[in-house]
Amino acid sequence: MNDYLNHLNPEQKLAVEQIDGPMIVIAGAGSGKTRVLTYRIAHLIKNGVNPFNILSLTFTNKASREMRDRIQKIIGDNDAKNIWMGTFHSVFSKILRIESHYINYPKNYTIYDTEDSKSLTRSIIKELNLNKDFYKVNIIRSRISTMKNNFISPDEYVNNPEIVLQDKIAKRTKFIDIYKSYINRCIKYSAMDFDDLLINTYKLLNSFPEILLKYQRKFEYILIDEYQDTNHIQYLIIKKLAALNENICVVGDDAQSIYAFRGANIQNILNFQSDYPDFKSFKLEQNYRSTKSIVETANHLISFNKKQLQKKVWTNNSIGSSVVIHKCSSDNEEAKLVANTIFDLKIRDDFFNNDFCVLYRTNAQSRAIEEALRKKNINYKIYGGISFYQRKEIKDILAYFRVIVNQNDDESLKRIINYPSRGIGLTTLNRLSLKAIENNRSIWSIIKNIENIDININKGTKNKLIEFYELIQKFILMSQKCDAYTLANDIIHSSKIYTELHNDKTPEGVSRFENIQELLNGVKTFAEQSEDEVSLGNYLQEIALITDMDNENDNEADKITLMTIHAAKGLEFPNVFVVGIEENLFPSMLSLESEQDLEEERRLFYVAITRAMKNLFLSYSTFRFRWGQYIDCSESRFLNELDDKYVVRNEQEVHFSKPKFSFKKKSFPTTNRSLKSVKKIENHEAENYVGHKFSIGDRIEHQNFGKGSISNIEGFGSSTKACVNFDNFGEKTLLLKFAKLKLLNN
DNA sequence: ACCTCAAACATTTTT
DNA sequence: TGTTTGAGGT
Repeated sequence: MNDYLNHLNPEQKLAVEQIDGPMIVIAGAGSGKTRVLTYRIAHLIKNGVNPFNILSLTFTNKASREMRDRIQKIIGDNDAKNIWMGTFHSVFSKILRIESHYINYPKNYTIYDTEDSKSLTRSIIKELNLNKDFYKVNIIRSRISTMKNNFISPDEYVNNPEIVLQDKIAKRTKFIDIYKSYINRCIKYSAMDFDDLLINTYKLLNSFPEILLKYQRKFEYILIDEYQDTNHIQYLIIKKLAALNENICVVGDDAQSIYAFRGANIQNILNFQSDYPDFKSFKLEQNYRSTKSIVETANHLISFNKKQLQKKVWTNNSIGSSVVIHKCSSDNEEAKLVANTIFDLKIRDDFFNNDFCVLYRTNAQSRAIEEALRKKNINYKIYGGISFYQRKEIKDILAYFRVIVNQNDDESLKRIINYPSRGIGLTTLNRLSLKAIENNRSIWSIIKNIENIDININKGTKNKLIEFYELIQKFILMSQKCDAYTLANDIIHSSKIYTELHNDKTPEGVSRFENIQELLNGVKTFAEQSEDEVSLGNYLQEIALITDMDNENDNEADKITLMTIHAAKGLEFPNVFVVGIEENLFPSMLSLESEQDLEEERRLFYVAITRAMKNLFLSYSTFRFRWGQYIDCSESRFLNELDDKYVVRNEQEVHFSKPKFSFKKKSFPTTNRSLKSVKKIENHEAENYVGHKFSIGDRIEHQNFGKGSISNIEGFGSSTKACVNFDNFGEKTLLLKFAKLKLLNN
């Protein structure tokens, strides 16, 4: 009756059969980690645990869905749908919907993504009339996020001299005002950003013991995947939830921790051991995924990291082909090489496009690869960058949805009040905003009473506002009677968005129109799939936390996958290309300052390598187009950390192309443009960098690090670096071409 | 109020 | 390089 356990090896079986108590599974890459989680949940259910009492947290919603399907197959009935499964954010947002009144939020609160949160920050900076040079939106936003994640409230901020000083040095003394305003605005708009979803869940469980007990009783069994990538707040929440039953199972691999920049903390693994002294520990060390060459290459690389848990990943698989390192002359050549290799391998070994994946460090690198693949007529899909729901035209429609569901959301209202344009301009909007702030009310409520409010807006504009009010009001009334699809359809038509986009026959316009159609289809599918009455609000909740990875539309099509290494976590492909393995790109220039960051980059490379099952191709180029300039690059230090025994190098800067395909090359003329630009840049460099004005001992000033003195200068041309001893930030090595150092006299 | 064009800006990774 | 913001004209 337990014959499903025969699908597991002895290591895996041990972990699956452990039912009660705290346990940690350290699982090497490709060792069947997901398999263990899936079978363990099935095993729990088979042993009488009610699916309602299981909480399973994964890294993507897609992973959840796949796991649920597999559990369903193993246990053979429909119970699996009752398991609480999803990402931290989606599960917590569900809890917050249910308990929203405890934390003074309405049930239909809006979720702000990073873009929304940025634009809120931007408008606050503008309102406070602050200098954009010192108050950069991205920096301020990420600082707000850091504060929140460390539980530093505005009050605590003021009482923390060290943090206050940091902002003083960076000339951001008004940061506290932005921070306060940001928090107040979110509350006023009934909106939560990604951080709030975690923080408010923690506050909820921390302040209301009866709620905590409710969920402790509900979640008798808790399982967490990718535990190495949980952050501190997530850890605290889980600790609370698990405190009653202590049936907690975490699975992870410290060697694959790649989200420290987002607050992920390997310390969580160590904490686990002290929080639950009687924990059981399991190790999965046999790799089933990759050839011996790939496994050993990865092992050799990761041994250069000092900080790691003891683990020896091994495999019974055959040695396979050697890992190939290619040197290329430019990013475009590199891309062509990838496309040609794919073309060749497909013919020689009968691979499908689905069997290939191209990985890179930054999203911007995808362009060259895309171009080369298009020229070869190879289909590809690309993950990351702007996802479907981030597109402008989609966000515009979603802003309508949001306002209809939650009229407090001023940010969304601002977005649609003049889209499509209805003669309500910036001046009017500014006056409305001001009035709203004065009276501490939402813009919507000002518009609602526009006729009775003393405001400097002329009669004609007032009428336009009334028209707008009536339009939205109509939608609000409809939303109480209609399903989401009917309503969405009506919104797009009666707001005139449909006509406007339909009349736009430019290629971009057509694509926008198609995207709107796709959105409508999405709403329809959602409405049909769901069992209970589907409101627009439900739909918004659902999509707020969806990412590119979660879309399964493309699953049928045979396409090559392009994505960042971060996005490739948990995936595997027969053939993997990792491109752009160069100093300052991978490892990233920003990670060179500390050993910790560098080790994270190395783990990232480890993740990239271990995605491959059969063939692994690594490449770098000596010239690359970056920031609108050609930059010369050198081979990444990581390539020297690979084991020569399993690696072959192709040092010649030749194009990968067999004689039988050489006629194809005519379709890739080397662009003259690129050569011209190179010459131009060289002259440019000669002016700017060879004869730079700095010498050892000079006092300088840096935008972020303040004042300091130069202790050393090395390199030449565009790679000239200066070692600077900063008065407040210690020693740093900076590239002169990027760091805009100001020479201080005397 | 709206449109158009040029200048400025930005490049790490993401739920 | 590609996108976004702001100034200036209509």
